[in-house]
Amino acid sequence: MTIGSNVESQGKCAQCGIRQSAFCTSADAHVRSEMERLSHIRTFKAGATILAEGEDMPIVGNVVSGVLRVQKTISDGRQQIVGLLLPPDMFGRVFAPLSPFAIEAATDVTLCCFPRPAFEKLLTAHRELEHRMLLTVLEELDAAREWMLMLGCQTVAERVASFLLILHRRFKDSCREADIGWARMYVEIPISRRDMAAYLGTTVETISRTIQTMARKNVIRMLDTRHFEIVDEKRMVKMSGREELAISADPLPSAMYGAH
Amino acid sequence: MTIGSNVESQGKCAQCGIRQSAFCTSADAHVRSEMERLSHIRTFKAGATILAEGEDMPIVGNVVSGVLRVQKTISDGRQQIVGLLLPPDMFGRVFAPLSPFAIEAATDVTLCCFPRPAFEKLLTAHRELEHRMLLTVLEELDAAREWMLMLGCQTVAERVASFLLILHRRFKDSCREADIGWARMYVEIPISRRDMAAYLGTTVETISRTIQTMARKNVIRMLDTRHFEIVDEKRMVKMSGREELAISADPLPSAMYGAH
DNA sequence: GCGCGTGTTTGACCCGTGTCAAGGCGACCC
DNA sequence: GGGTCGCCTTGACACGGGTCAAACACGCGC
Repeated sequence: MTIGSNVESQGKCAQCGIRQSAFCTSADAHVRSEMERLSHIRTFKAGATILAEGEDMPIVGNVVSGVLRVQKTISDGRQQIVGLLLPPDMFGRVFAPLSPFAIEAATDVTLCCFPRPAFEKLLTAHRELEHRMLLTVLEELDAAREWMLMLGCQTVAERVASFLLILHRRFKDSCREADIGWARMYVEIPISRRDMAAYLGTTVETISRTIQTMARKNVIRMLDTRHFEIVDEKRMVKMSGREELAISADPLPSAMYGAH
Repeated sequence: MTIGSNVESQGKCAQCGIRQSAFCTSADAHVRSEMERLSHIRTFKAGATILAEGEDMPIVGNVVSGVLRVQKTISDGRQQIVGLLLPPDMFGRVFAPLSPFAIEAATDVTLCCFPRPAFEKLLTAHRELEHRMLLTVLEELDAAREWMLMLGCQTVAERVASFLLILHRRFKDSCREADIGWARMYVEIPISRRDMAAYLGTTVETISRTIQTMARKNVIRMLDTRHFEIVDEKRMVKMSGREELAISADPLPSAMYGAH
């Protein structure tokens, strides 16, 4: 711990936008200052590869801003995004020598990085961190399985509707009270059509057609290619085929955030 | 610990078929005897519901024999299997009040069950158990993501071929040395066509057609509806679109067992 | 033996979505 | 300004695989 530094008021963590919600929050002050010492902030341009598929994996960490995609490409070039990481999600894979999936920047990103071996030592040294990690991974597992359900037995239209509702929910939750009025019906898609297609297991053309059809039916209104207003929530939920995604419903099981 | 009992030689664990490979193996003798005290063996007929979707989840445990399916059904009846559990996999979800997925017996099964709260106390009391659990869940996450890749961007024929290769691999690994010769090309499908369809995100009709076509092309030979011989491994691997599934390849990353 | 139920296979048809090709729109550079 | 490059949209067409219907195979009870 750096003498004279105060994590709460001075260190790089002090200005961190995700400090209220990130993984590190669960640690006590002493551990947090150790984490601060280990961490370094890095930025990547959209499209940059943070960790390549099947390669050594020197770092893990948190998304501070922007979006990462977790993906795999098969030999003939087809690729599937198996997870989107938004702030304050964690990226990387602890306790494995190689990353089975590539991690790339879907937008410009800011990451809070830890050397993986040091981070693993930290988990080992502090039970409560490892426990929190277990809970996190369990939620990611639930989320991945929810996504399997969508990929395996829902139509593209249902997947798009679900995706928009989940994004909306996640955006709304991150808003301050004052913004709720506006946020109530607003959705921002933080990624390209290409990434949407790779995430939803379809093609850009089909994504585009599906969205345009939803707009023509006045279920959504397009502000631009990445910004929408949900005009008819009821029909939107019906289209998704998942009543539990209703905007006014009870808090979603964390798995349904789906973006992990 | 029961006085006079010896876990190694007398207790119910002594005859357990999965004791060399199950989760509990990682514990030391003292913890194992505590686990033995907490556990109870239960059997269920094929089709029985072990844990219903969205309901309270009183137990967790290991599959001793048979196959469990982890699944979710959406309102209109479509359902997706998001995981198959074979011995010695664990079932149930720790540290969550409700199960987001149903767990049902795909065949007659024998389970080694623990009351969930007691099992969680055990994890909390014994670091090495919780650590092992974290590793297990991380592998399941990798497996779920591998499956997302298959569901999202491979054809049904590719999925069927991958599934058979993975089953074969898993079966072969569980064989004793002496059986290897025969096991080299043998596959048993432990579940019905209906479950295969729900797992691979398709229909029984398409599953059936795909398998018959593979047999007609002499890639596999059908002994009966659930037993096959892989005749042309090369083409089988090519059909799967995943070179890493080759039978003679290096050990699969655990994620590829896919059945967790 | 027979009838019945369940699981699997096969055929015919057609719809959703992938493929291929072209065009629009905005951003950036020379 | 014009040209080029990504990204998104739109259209025409083809095909994989879903749906519906029927036949078959096997096990079980009577």
